[in-house]
Amino acid sequence: MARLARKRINDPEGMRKKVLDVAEVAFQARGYHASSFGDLMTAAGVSGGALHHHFPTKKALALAVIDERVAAAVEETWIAPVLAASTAREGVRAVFEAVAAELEQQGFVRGCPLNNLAHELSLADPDFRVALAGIFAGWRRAISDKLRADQQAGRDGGTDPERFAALAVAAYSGAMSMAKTAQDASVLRDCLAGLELSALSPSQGGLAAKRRRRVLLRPRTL
Amino acid sequence: MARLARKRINDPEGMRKKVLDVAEVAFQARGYHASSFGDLMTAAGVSGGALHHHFPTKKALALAVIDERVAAAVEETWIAPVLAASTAREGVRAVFEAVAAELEQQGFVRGCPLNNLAHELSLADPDFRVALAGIFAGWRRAISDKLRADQQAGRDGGTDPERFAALAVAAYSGAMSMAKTAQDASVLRDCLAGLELSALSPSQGGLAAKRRRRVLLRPRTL
DNA sequence: TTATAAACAGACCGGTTGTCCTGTTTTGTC
DNA sequence: GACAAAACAGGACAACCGGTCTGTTTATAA
Repeated sequence: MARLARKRINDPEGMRKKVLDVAEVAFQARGYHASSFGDLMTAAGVSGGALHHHFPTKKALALAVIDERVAAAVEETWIAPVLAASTAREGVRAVFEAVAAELEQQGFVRGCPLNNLAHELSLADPDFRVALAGIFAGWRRAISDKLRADQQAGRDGGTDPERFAALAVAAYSGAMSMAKTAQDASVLRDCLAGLELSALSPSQGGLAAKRRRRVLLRPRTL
Repeated sequence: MARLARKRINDPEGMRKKVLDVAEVAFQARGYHASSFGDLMTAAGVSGGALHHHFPTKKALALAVIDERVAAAVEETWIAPVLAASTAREGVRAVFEAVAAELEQQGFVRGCPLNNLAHELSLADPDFRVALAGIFAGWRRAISDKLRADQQAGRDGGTDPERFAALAVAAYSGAMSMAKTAQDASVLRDCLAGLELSALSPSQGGLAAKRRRRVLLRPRTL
């Protein structure tokens, strides 16, 4: 009976972040078309008016997710680790290993955020397409630049940097597609092993011998 | 004035095929969720009753497309050519080349049918997932079996067949993802070149020297 | 022919979607 | 405090979705 009416506090940045958080996971788990505004509203605990105030259309929300979250995810899980590694090849290897280990631990493969949205949206709208293509391009360029620097420092053979970068990104994307479909991350390690054969440098690849059939558990609902 | 009322002829197989034709291209171009029953009805010139008679639910239609069309597409464009090639490596190379050439000629990249549907549907429904995973598995096995046969005939070095198959499929899938997003098929050739470096066999790879930046034109509407 | 089922046509419905709109509250500025 | 703009709430709405329903036409078989 007593008027418990909480005082409302305007927190535009926090609310915007909350919406982006929810949209990011929803778009990755269920996809763009399968995630409704209503779903996002209830999941984020946000009213329709607030949502519409920050993101007037669903497309604007998706573009924000792509520009601010997907790009950041690629930067965090790929570009930064590769740049921090001793060589480009070692960086690629480390990321493959890290992602495979993480997927096996969490027991569920949600797929690559960039790849997931790229498939659903790149043909649907030119704005989506160019935004996603830019992330792909930056990803590849980070790897090729690093490899070129390695070569100038005499740390790598004569591999074509652009080709190696393209293959690394493609192999990762494709492996994640298969891992998501099979719900089995082992294909990531298979691809990494195949990728390391193309390394003409001597040692560095002693590990990764036996490994087979590690099927993931605990799919549980999305 | 004259009753032009055409005699109706029942052609269940033809009508079913017509619906599958339309659904196949619609699901690949716009995706599953973005393709409505109404779209398919008008595109195929089929009444709602007829559509529902052959495919009681949208899920049933999608499963039919996957089982009958997507699997056939993988068989036709990948498995058969690889089996017909002299070696597994040569078959993989030939398919990459053929697809790249075809995409460049038609000037538009629609993506891999299997990969497109796999991303949108494999997390949405277990039935979809297992159907798609089975196609991926058959694809990979065809390549690995062929490579194993090559090795027993002394036509290839000691590459692990499963790893090579996984890498080939992953590289192709990922390259098609990037090609679709960038609307540029040249990444397919980059990946192929990177893939051929892992061939320890002597000659066979003299070509594929220069090649750069062949951006596709004529995107036109879907 | 007659019966029987399959093949097809088209209207219909409840639920959902994305968006908009009108109000109310908070915040910043003078 | 006065006032304007931003931040938020919540309902309304038309369009559309997938599915169902009833009815008619065609093929099949006895």
